[in-house]
Amino acid sequence: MSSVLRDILSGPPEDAAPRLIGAHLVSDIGDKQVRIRLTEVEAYKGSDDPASHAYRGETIRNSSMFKDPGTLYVYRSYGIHWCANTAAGPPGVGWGILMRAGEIIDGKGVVIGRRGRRDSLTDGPGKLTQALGIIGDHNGLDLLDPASVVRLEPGAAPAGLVMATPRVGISRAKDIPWRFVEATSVG
DNA sequence: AGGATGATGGACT
DNA sequence: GTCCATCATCCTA
Repeated sequence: MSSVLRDILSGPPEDAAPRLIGAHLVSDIGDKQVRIRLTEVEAYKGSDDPASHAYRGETIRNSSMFKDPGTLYVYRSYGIHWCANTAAGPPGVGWGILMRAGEIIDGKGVVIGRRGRRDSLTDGPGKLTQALGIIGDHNGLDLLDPASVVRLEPGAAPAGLVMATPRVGISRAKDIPWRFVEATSVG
């Protein structure tokens, strides 16, 4: 049995990332379900990528990225937010995909409660994890396990094209176009 | 609409 | 001590 997502995530992150657009990131946390359709992701390629947390090799912090594809890597960003990646590629390489933004398919009321506002709910990596209730405790779980409290599921393919642009918020390898965004509307 | 800034913790030099 | 794969808020226009 091999899932579509497992096949996608088995490859290099710059190939897998655009194919993750449209997939669903689902959480069952605190007795509530939230389902978000991914619209923005970024690829990070381990030791080949100066912008990657895994650039200098495996550490306690980034070890989830070195595990099987589909392993959830959660890290604290700027001391305040949590950000979520999925490991990609074969174990040991430290490749990953940062899940940055999406649209709420189900559980919007839950998200409004968690975010404490009604707008700008899931348009950034820190916001996305807060919307889903993902925290550091969830680091290392298997996103491809249907029984996992946080998981990836296949979703509708992108309506439009997927655009590749430079990644956001990094200071090195700024020129590599490994940010992938669904081109939703014209313009 | 867009630029500046403070919050805040862990990894790294 | 410095650097962040960020966000919300507070300015100026």
